[in-house]
Amino acid sequence: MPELPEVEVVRRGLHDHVVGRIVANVAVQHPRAVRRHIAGPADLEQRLTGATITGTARRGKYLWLVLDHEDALLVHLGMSGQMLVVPSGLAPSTHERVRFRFADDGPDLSFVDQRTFGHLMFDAGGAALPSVIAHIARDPFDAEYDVAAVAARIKKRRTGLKRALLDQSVVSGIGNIYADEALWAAQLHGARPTEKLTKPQIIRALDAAREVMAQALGQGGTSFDALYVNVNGASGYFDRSLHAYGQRDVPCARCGTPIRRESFMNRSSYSCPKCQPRPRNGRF
DNA sequence: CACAGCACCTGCCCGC
DNA sequence: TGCGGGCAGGTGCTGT
Repeated sequence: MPELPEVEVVRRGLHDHVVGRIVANVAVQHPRAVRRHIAGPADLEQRLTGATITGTARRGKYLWLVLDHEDALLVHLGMSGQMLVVPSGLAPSTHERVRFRFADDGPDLSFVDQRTFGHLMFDAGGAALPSVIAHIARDPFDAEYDVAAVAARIKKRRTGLKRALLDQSVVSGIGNIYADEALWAAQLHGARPTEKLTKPQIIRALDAAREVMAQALGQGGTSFDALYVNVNGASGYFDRSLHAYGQRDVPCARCGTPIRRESFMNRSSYSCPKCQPRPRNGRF
């Protein structure tokens, strides 16, 4: 589910609910949830136990909890991951993968993930960017994000525009939904070859991506429940504000032409046939 | 090296 | 009611 706005809502919730607390116990319920932690579940549990959570950070769709002793817990929610703040000792839900208990006996933290594409791993980098995500590019909300530089890089590539927007090593945080929304706003088809686009066109798409994610973040933030840290912030945005994604046959908000659905990489792309004409030699 | 395709999972919904 | 196929918002690995 989660793209940058949803992950940022989760980060903010975690910041409010777990920073300053001491981890008393970690229980990995499903080893796949920590598969990227090579030393194994027991090692992860042991390294986190006794640590104080001192802060939170995020890049793109990755977030991490900063720990004392210059360590960090890296989190990726995958397609279905949630970080829930639940009453202490609550029985695990069906898809709970990891449970954290704290020394203050306050609410637990539960990592729930139906499809198990998400994962947690320990990192020794502290507040600095974890080394395993060194390849993840800055996202549009990063203070050092340089839209002109990203556009220049995209123009040098030989691929389709949507592929480039989804490539987390070029610009991070954009997923299938916000890519489609950005392309709709920029009135560009995702199969447009990157090298044939002008730099202003690419910047238009990148700026649209940032704008649509900023709007989603605003709405996701307002639907945040004080008790639960969740990724449902997206649902409000889903229903009200999507112009393209999932809108097959719905009249385009700009011109009234029914939105079309195309298949791409075994997933769906939605666009307006009139506002976003498909290029002759497109690269989907 | 850059790029495209596929694997990795579970559950739901649809048509037959 | 059961079964098969399609679909779901992500990433990393592998082959070309």
